Amino acid sequence: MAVLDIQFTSHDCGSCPIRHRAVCARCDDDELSRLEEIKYYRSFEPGQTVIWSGDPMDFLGSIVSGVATLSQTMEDGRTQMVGLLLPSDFVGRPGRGAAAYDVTAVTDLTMCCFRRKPFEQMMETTPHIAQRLLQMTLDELDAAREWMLILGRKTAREKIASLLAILGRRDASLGLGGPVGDEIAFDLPLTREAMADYLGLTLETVSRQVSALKKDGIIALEGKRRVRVPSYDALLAETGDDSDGGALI
Amino acid sequence: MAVLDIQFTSHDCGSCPIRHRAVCARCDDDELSRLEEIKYYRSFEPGQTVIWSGDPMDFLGSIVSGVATLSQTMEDGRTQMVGLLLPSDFVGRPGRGAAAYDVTAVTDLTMCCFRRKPFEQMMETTPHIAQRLLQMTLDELDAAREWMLILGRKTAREKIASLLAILGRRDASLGLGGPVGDEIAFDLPLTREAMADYLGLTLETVSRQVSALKKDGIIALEGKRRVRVPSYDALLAETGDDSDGGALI
DNA sequence: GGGGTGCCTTGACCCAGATCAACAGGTAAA
DNA sequence: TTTACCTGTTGATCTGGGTCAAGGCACCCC
Repeated sequence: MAVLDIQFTSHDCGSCPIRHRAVCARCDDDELSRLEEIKYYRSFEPGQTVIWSGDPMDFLGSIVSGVATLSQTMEDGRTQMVGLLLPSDFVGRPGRGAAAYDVTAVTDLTMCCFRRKPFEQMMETTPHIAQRLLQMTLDELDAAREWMLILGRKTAREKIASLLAILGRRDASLGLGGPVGDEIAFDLPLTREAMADYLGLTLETVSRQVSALKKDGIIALEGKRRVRVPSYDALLAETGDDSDGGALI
Repeated sequence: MAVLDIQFTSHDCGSCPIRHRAVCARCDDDELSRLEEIKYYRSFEPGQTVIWSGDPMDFLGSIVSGVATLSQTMEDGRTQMVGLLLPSDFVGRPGRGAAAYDVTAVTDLTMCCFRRKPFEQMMETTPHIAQRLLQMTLDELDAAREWMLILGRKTAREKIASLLAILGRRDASLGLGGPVGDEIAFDLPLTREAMADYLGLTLETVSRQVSALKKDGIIALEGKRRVRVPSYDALLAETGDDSDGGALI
């Protein structure tokens, strides 16, 4: 169903799962209560489009739960993912009234949306929000630059290993499927096609390289979507990056 | 000569060529004078390294004139450019004491550097600086995402056309070699190798595709480095992007 | 003048990954 | 139960761009 599920239930920021990681992380109680007045929640189903590139966008928001993608499509249909949005990530650009990219829900998705105009006004007067947004934007820029190296210079096998390492690192940092030794396990939120769009490959190449990593014992699949990595270090060695990719957490 | 040319001459912000585009764009006279106290200029020659990735970095700064690159290198020598820094662009990340990328002068380069600690303190208390830096970072993130599409999904010919279109758009917006009809001309600041590092290609492929665009009349070379584009629209048509890449200026 | 050296071009060949195609499992509707 | 659809796998073949190699031009220094 393409029904917009706008929930006007009053959610309390105090018990929000992304309270301390999202744009509002630095806000005090007073600032939070002002945010509560301009926010609302929306939910999306897997595959549903949140917004199309070019559409007017009257809100900005945070991912509360689930995974979404930011992507660009050329006229002939070639598409490239340019952002992978996880809980606490921010969507939209202050001062811009139209979406610059397609935003699509990959899993069940809940967003906390702020009405654009009042949010922008609040940003002018609330340094805590602008400061946090600057930090988050700098982090995204770093991630984009790591991604550019992947896209421009890595082989297909290295690309897959890099993506798995990124996803594994994230889940490990959230304490899910926590490391036993340096073994980790996590669910792949992406289809083969989405992985291909992320990495600048075709879905066939993704499938082949995943199979190859499995055959070589770097990963094990439990079902199509559950990945077990017996040795995170062995996976890192396949990414082509400097050894010492940093500690797992 | 690898001599660090640190000039303690007092340069006046009022007559600075990037005064209204750099991090300091929104600063008032009082804020500018405080910046003047913590700033100094440095010059670099073409090819000279400004800083290596991982090195401690005790300043942040703006490009005043010239061109520099931000790049990442893998252990086996593959390198990917992840930033092309032009006048008014910002170098360094507040709160980070070490460089994350190699920064290299491509042409003669002048930077306006701020001592890190006092600059970071000033950022806390001066919203004008943080606001401007947020804007600039969001612009860079947009550029990085356009670049990701280029790296991930475009053919070699489209990559070259895209790079030339970006460089041409910039020079046109600065009023250099301004458009006659939709003809533009500009100097290539990059070597073939740097273009290859930008685009995720080899320098041979860059050379071949430049030659092909020349043969097809999309561009004309006057010397190795001067490019004349008889029709900017025809060039845009080669980039693979949606027609209507926007007006020239 | 001769010989570096840096930057660029061009040719010949090769291979990683794209393309085209067939098929397998899962699940959901008819 | 059958049909359809979606996601993923695997095979066969093709090709864009990489790799290796030779040479050209401009400039500088001896």
